[in-house]
Amino acid sequence: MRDLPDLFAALSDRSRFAIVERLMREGEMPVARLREGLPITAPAVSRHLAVLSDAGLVRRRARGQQRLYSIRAEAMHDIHDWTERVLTFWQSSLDRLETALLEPEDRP
Amino acid sequence: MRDLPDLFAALSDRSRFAIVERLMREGEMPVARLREGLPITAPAVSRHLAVLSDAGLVRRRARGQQRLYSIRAEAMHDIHDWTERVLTFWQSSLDRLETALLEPEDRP
DNA sequence: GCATTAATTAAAGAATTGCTCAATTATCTC
DNA sequence: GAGATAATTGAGCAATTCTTTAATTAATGC
Repeated sequence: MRDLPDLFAALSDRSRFAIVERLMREGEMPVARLREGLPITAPAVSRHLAVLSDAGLVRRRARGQQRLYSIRAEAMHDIHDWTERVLTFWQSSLDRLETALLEPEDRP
Repeated sequence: MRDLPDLFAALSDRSRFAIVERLMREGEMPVARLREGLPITAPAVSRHLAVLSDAGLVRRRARGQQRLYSIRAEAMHDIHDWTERVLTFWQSSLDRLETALLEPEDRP
């Protein structure tokens, strides 16, 4: 199981989030094509990919001088499973009824 | 729908992640009790709670001089739904990607 | 009123992040 | 081998983040 705060940190940047969404929808692609959708330079993309790779969200393989990146779905499953786990627990908790009955929040 | 990168940023810090997990499992509680589980000062906890609140992950209400924090489950659902959506799409695209791998790649 | 408790805001500093341009490595083409 | 292409790494800088101590606001109890 990957480290969830690290996964969330990787997804907290808009460029990286866009990269992940794109890889999920369009599948494996080289760096240059990923870059097309982003308003940043190639080195910046490269560093974002390194962060995603370190977090375990993407894998990389070589094809000639290109580097093809693709999603590691297991990492996405880790997030999905965590939300499912805590939400299931939360729903089963009586405390939920307690808070649901109470009135709107304040802002002093 | 909340901003997903903002939600992920809120959960990327270990203290905040711990706060969210605790509120999910133990329900609403005041700041002082949340602080017990963390190796940081009260002002630091307060700031973390502000970040979580801004992201839409927690709500706050007053009880005397205490401030009780609880989870906004809708925010957790936003994350859950996103992972579900992209993972479902990703799974449905597997056949297409497999096919694509068998065909020669076109070179721009 | 005065002191205490709970929490937040203010101020300031160290560490991290994200970006750019320049340089480098590796691969492909001629 | 020379030159072009794809990607990464290095260096430097501005902005943001996380933390602490000190000060402040608000509610409680004597």
